[in-house]
Amino acid sequence: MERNQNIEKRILWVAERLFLEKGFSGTSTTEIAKTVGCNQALIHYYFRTKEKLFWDVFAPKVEQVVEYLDAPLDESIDFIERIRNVIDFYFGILELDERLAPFIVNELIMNPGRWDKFRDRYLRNESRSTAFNRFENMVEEEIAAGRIRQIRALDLLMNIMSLTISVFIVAPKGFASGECDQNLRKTYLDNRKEEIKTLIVNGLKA
Amino acid sequence: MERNQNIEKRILWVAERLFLEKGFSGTSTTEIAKTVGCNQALIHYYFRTKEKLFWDVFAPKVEQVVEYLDAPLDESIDFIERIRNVIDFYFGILELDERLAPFIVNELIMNPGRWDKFRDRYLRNESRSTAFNRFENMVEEEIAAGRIRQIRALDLLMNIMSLTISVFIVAPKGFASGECDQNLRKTYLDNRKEEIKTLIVNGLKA
DNA sequence: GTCTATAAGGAGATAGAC
DNA sequence: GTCTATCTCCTTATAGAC
Repeated sequence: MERNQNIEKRILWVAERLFLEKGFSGTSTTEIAKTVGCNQALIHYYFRTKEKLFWDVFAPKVEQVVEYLDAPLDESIDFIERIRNVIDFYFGILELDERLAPFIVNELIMNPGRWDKFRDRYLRNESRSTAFNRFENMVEEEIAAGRIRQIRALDLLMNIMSLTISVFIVAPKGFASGECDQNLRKTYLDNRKEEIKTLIVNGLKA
Repeated sequence: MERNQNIEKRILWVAERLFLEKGFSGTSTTEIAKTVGCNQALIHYYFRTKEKLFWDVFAPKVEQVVEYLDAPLDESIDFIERIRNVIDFYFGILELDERLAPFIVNELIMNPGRWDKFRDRYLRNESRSTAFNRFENMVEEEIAAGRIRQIRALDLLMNIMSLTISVFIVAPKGFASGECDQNLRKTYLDNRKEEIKTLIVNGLKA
């Protein structure tokens, strides 16, 4: 972070880091101000409320993920390969910042008001519908051709997302106290990714 | 709840309900007291701190789940049937109180201190080791006999738990605003359970 | 055992000087 | 645009009367 960026951007930058690390309710505007190096009133001058600051931080991250969602559905390759790519993509996004999955689950899924706002903003819009409809058509085509078993597209997506997100929820915790080795962690992530691909692909067989 | 139970039990009872509904940090000792019908100082008289009250509420629930863990591994039935039973059991536990899964994820997985305490108390003890070792032996036996594909027991368990817990994390939210119909909800849960069984069993094929 | 009163410390938000 | 000062509210926890 550049010390002489404008303060508004520095607040956003610091807030993102602290929200990701300690959650929304675990982060005070006072702490954000102290970390930025300004006073607490300035946070409210720029963003009026803490909740609005949250969305100003959060929205760009969501929109970035939504953008990516269309990419792995490249129709020039085999369907099963596309599914593998979807898994790679989700892993890629969550691996870029490993605090993202716990953050999303904690702040969005757990808070009814936020989830409602999130759904109305990002799950109802056309870009999601088109991406999901494309995906749904692909799945139905494969079923009709007898290349995969009967399954609803939403179930397939839920399976992939549940398995992937869980990896990153559990990852930071470890099953033993001392177990924070980076190599162990990387091995764990890679193993889980391969296992999930195997499970999903194997589980689709007719 | 009986109005003239002793107050200590009433506090536990109310605290459990409020913690499950609104989370630990979303529930104040003042609110617990008000709901119980006593004053806030009494909470501290009986439980000293809010954190200790949390564990007094939480520990029995965990211990109840740990007890159940051994039951579905009945060796007199087919391995695949045992796996189906494990899934039924996890669903059963989480369906008994649908606030349990979000609560566990939120309070335990998200809070490093609590997770450490939880792991040291419940994941390190002998009862878990024996149950898991039994499970691991079963899996290795099936692999050796060529009846299922190569897979680590821990991965199989992670797959089952990830998929199951996610169902209850997403369930209370819904994908549409008005969608809180109990029938829709039950259908959703049953569909997911069947899909998860199909996925896990299909995904185990050699 | 149960109460009132209060300490001691946060929090988010706002008014107004500069 | 940035600051200091402060308001208001709420939290957990404790002291001490009854």
